[in-house]
Amino acid sequence: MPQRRGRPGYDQEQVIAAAVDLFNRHGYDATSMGMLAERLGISKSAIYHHVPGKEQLLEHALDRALLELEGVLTHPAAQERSVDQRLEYVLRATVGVLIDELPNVTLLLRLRGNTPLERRALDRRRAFDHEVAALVEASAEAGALRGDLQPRVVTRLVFGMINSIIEWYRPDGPLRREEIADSVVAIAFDGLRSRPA
Amino acid sequence: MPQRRGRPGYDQEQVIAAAVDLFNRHGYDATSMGMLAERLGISKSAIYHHVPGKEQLLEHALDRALLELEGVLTHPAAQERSVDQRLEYVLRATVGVLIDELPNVTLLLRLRGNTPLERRALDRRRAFDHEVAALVEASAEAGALRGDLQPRVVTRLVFGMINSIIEWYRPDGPLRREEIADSVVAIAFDGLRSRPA
DNA sequence: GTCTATACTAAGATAGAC
DNA sequence: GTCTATCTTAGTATAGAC
Repeated sequence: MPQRRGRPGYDQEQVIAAAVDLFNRHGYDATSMGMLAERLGISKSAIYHHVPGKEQLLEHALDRALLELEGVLTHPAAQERSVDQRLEYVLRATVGVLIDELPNVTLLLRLRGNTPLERRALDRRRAFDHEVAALVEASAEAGALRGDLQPRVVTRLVFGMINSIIEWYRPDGPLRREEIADSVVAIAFDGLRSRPA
Repeated sequence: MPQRRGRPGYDQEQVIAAAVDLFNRHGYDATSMGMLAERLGISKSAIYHHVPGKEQLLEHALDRALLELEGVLTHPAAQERSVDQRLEYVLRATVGVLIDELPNVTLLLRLRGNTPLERRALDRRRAFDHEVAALVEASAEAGALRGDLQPRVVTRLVFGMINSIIEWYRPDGPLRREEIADSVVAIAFDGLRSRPA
């Protein structure tokens, strides 16, 4: 990586990274190519040298996020062990993906489905959700989960808890991946109440 | 309410309700006054007879949502009882507000802070969050919560779980307010694990 | 209470020079 | 790889008639 002088000379990855950051700060629709140009210190039209258009910036980030999430379910550990161990693995691994791919996953979780591209991404996300719900259902049937809660509601609340991480996790903050995953698993399986050993 | 004939003849409340619905479907920025006009079956300019502009449509909804949330903390039940009863009350009441004010709260929880109006609303929301975090902290100090979790992380995860309700609750669905509040309280305090009585 | 017509602004994107 | 200049479209909002 030789030191550059003069003009910035961005490559595609840098342009995309800056765009994703702005999309997350202001929302996709509220982010203009002018804002991105200003952030990079180049003109609007220079951006079109690197990417075909605004939508491809979004597409790249969503595809990355979805590939990582889908990888959680295809990972060997999500298939081999007992059903409740699988569930714990999927919870922990999903937390890991959220944290490692924070900007990309954040974009995914905020989609509204306004365009065909967004709707395709939401379809893939729904497929992930359905597989997870099936896993919770299997755990319930195997007797690993208490019987007074509906598996579908449980799935939504627990993954709502996990997904909320994107709202407050900061990579430069004091919390590490494992601490957060431990807290999620602790609350999800055993709750907050202090109880005698 | 006499039957109207001919032109729709909307009042301000109806215009705002339609706008909030569209804002939630497509996002505030992605919703144009043209879309709102089309939805109402009137022209764009007719909307300006009812409201000063697009931003006031948002303002009305945010103010309503914040007043209801703030009401949870000023309600007598949130102040009188023991500290862990207060916490359970606040969880249940917050679920209630989310469900009763679903469209308005949804808008609030999706804000990005792009304008002074949005930033003022986010400030009020943060004040609510801080009061809740203090309540969780007080519960922990009183020994009501297990000691191996950080109160701040607990607060964020539990309210992340509650806030996720806006992503999937449908008023015409099979679940009632109390069922959801029960599930939230059950998971938050006791977790999913099946355990011998 | 709603209309048509229009002013004004900003957006995404392209052409061609350097 | 970036620039200036420009095109096209779409947005919020206003003026004034009905």
